[in-house]
Amino acid sequence: MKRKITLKHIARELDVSISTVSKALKNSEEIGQDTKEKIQAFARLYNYRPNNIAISLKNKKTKNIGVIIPDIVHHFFTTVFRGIEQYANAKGYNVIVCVSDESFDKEVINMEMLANGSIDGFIMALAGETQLKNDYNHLKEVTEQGIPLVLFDRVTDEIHCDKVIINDEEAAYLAVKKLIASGRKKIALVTTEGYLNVSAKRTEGYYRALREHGLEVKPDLVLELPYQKEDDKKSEAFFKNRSMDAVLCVNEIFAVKSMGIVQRLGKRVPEDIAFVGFTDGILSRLSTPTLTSVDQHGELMGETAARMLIEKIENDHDQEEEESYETQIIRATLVERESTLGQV
Amino acid sequence: MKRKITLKHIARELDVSISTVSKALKNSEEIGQDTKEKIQAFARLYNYRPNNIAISLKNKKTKNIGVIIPDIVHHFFTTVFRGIEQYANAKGYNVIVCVSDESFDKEVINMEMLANGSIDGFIMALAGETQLKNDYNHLKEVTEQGIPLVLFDRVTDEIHCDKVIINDEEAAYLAVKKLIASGRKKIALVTTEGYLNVSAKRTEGYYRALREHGLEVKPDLVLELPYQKEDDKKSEAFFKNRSMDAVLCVNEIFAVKSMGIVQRLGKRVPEDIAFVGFTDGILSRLSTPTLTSVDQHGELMGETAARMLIEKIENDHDQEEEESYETQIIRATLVERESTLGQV
DNA sequence: GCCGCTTACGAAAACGGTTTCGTGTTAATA
DNA sequence: TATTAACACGAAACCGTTTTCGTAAGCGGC
Repeated sequence: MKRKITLKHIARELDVSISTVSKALKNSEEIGQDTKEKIQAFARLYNYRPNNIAISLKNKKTKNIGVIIPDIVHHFFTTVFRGIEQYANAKGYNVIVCVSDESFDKEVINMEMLANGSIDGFIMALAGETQLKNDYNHLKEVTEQGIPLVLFDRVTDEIHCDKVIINDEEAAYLAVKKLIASGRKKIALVTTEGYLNVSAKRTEGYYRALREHGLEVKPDLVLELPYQKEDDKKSEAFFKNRSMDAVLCVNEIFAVKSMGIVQRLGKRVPEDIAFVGFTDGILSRLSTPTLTSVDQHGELMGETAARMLIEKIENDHDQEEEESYETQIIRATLVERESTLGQV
Repeated sequence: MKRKITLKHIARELDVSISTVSKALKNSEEIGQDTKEKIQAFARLYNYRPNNIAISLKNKKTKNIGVIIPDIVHHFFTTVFRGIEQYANAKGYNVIVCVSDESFDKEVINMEMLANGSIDGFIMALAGETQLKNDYNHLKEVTEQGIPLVLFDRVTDEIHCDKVIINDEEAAYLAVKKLIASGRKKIALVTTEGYLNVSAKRTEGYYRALREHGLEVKPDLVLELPYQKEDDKKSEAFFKNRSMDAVLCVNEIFAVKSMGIVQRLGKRVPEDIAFVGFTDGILSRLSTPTLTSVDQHGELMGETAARMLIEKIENDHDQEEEESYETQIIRATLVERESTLGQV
């Protein structure tokens, strides 16, 4: 087992000082040509690589960014992560991921762990529990220490920092508008229970579209489901006892499940009921019928977040209280497929 | 902006030495009770946290583990990652993820970046290109440096290290056996093109099951698809021109797509054709009909890999050439759903 | 032979901790 | 009162780099 070689080893072996080795390997003008060649050859021979940790300590830069997301087994977050990872990697950064699992405590613990020097900045989407508690002290502490932070998707107004979001309200509005334009009149909504503000935004868009087109807003056409638990009986009862000709769902899982349920109830999609989901993932592409879905452009979101973060990190030298934060809005787009085909 | 406080600051402020502060914060017996209390109070007041980087440098332990996977937007890898992350986090480790994107070069670059002190050990699944090239020098270098490595799922015999795999051959064998037992006789296989050895193993199991049950092995009932690109025409031609009563697919995407195709061709699933997939993910649960699938227990795999790695990391002190490596086999299980319902 | 300049390198501090060892002070003991 | 052990703390090395600054050697010019 050949252990990692250090500057000190090289220095001792070639009978020069550590500083000389360091400079020689950086091809410094200070060092004589022959000495440089000797040292470089030796370093190459023994495959010398500088120790990242030591460099981090010296520079006070880790070239790591911390990503904290509520869930990784979830298509949207996964694509965002991919965007982050790609951009970060291209810029020479590594990514440390922590999963909060929607838990406030885990979010706090993970942030504290990473904030003590492990990373140069954070990218995160808030845990559901955090949004529910409305407690953002852990974020405040981090930003007060001068650690750059970018929030995406699940954001809050309480914290001043860069943000990347999609136009949730408008996207839902446009989706419903499209349904109305194709002749649908009784449009239902399947959303999550309360606390997630992205769902709330989408719900607002749904209401606005109905109002602006003179359609009655019927609360009993709105189904609220628990966020990640299944509640098939509730859904079945909902679809069995109501009449509707279209459904907007705040994610693709709800949409595909709902389609399955109404199909089993003997209704045809899209002929009897049209469906639109959010999160244009693999489910949307492979369901039968294929699902019309709002593409949130997760990868672009991730890339944007990473770009904003790295920008902040690398400009930190002359920041000194300028404090200007930006909110980037990614425009969602509707991907039309079979589930909304045809005019009624 | 309040900067992070260090031992030096505390020492200067309280007019004691750095060593005293360090010891006091560890509640060392060496330090007098009142001094300790004073220092601890001060540290608490200013929210002192030791700098992870400095500690890493001193201990030569980073408490980070590096995970390199071919793809993150892929249900199986995502669940494995989740298992890793959970276990690692519980043990106080953070996880740095790099995505190789099936590229040999990216895999090499990522490993080299992380191997220079950033992590205490690796968990990885080989990139497709790496398996194709059959070049594992980057892995050899890492293990020769004494960095613990655990391979999962996509492994190689060329490297001696801990491994976690599933019984791919047997799982496919059992799945096909079950199809045969339910009366299916003309069983097709949808697999990936050549180089992925997990697909190869599954293919072997498929063949063995046919042979052992006296069924003819027909090469033209085997469809090879490119790994991640779509080739719908090829699939359609395959299913249109052949007669079969069951299909084994090496992943759930192939399975759900294939089901869609045969359904559009007017065949019923499972009445006319039964389907079994690999990777029991969200697609299997939500497709119509729901898909019988081989659950690879990704989370358990991840947890197992993380356990093995951390064990090696933390026992490194007395290792000195004992070099015993283990291969854990996770037993896959068949989750039966609608797509294989009924006896023919 | 002296001055000053360039060249080529080394010493040392610094990053932020941990840890070993040494030492001054006090109190107990002979 | 002299000896010694316990106590409480500080100095310094160390982890592996980078970087500033100092300086010895060599050389040209006078």
